[in-house]
Amino acid sequence: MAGMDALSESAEMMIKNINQLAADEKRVRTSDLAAKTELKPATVTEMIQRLGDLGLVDYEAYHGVHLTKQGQHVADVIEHRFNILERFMTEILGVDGDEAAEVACRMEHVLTRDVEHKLTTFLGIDPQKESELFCHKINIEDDTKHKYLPLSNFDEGNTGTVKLVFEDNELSTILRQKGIQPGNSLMLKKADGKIYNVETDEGNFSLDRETAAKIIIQN
Amino acid sequence: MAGMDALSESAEMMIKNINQLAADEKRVRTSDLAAKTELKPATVTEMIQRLGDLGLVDYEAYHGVHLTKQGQHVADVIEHRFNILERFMTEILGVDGDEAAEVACRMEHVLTRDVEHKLTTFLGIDPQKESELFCHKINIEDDTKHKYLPLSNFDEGNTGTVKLVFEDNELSTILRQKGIQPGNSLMLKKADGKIYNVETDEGNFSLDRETAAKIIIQN
DNA sequence: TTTATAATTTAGGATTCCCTAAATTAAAAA
DNA sequence: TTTTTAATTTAGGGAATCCTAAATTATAAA
Repeated sequence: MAGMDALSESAEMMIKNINQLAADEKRVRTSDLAAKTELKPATVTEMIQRLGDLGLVDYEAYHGVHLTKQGQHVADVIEHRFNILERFMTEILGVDGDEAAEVACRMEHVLTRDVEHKLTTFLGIDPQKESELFCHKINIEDDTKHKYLPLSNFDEGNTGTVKLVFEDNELSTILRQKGIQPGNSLMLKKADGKIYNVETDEGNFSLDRETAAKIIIQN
Repeated sequence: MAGMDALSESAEMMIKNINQLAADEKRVRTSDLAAKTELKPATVTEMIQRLGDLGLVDYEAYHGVHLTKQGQHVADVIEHRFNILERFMTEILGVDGDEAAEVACRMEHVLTRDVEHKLTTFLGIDPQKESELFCHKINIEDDTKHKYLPLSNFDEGNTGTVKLVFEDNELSTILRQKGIQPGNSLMLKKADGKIYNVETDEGNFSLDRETAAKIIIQN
């Protein structure tokens, strides 16, 4: 079957950049792509000709390109993967914004659908809704084996066991003193998406979303 | 500086495979590498000659290769990154073992030291100890940009964001009404060790020491 | 409308990474 | 020790991805 081969990172980056420059219905010009990708115009021409042969862009010499339906789909998938990876790295791991973007931009080409899907769930986003957007047939292989969640994605009233507490600074010491440490149980009493009321062996207290996201609970 | 360029994925994979085949002190043979990498022997020869030029392997024609100290370091870093990624995907995301291994094998070449480090911490492993194992000079880029303190230890005049409020009495309702709740900013105007004068979005008020100790501020 | 300028493409070159086929070398068998 | 066999390397080719320099085409100015 044609087009079944995986696209190269370079090709995927070109498609992504075409998509990002495609405001309105205007065709994207070679020079704009050259500026954005930091490649020479001649290199861009060569690449978009190849993408044209693959049916991913509609290319007319001297008059720029635009994505075909197929190319648009590739762009959507890549951009979604980028967003998920970037959010995971900044929100969960606490990686600096620029570095997270750079790493996400390399990883996006290597992610599989299943890992993307599970990462999306982990971030507290419903992958079902997400996937509709991208005509992205995800086999609903039940993710009930998915036992670990950040506290911020936990349901009210649930009890679970703390598995990990991320953050190697003083916050973790405080959390530990208050009974939030690996191995201990806690119950999420109430949560409104901003404030999380928790009960542990040491008592009751509240956390903000950012902090709750760093506490991983086994359901 | 020589060797400053990033290695290609292919080159890194070859180094990784040499390392994995290097039992004892024996040199690794071309045919074994060809079998493991699923490349043709001629391709392996070409690659290890290039790696030899880069000083990453010690190559003697017809007599196999072994890693130099520099090559061994590359192998250690890659293998560590693989393990961390694989563990994250299987243990945290619940990705199937085979798929996790495949994706990790592609991602390992793209991870940065900082992301690796933060992911390691996330898994509950002390990256300090880990890094010693791998002679992996990690700049302990101080994470002092985030400082958590109970309000009772805060310096006068400082402004910070409320991170946690321990709720062991009904005072928390009052505190909340006064703008002391996770996510909000406050400024400690004056403190003498007994009485803490605080300014929030809702106005000014005072707390006793016991109460102040239950409010954790991010500096 | 013609010309000058700017954008784009073609031509040709280098490197990496892969291949097959032919030559060479090492190791095992006779 | 010589010969056979197996492993390895060299030679040469193809695709992808980059480049520079030289055409070519489109567009804006005169």
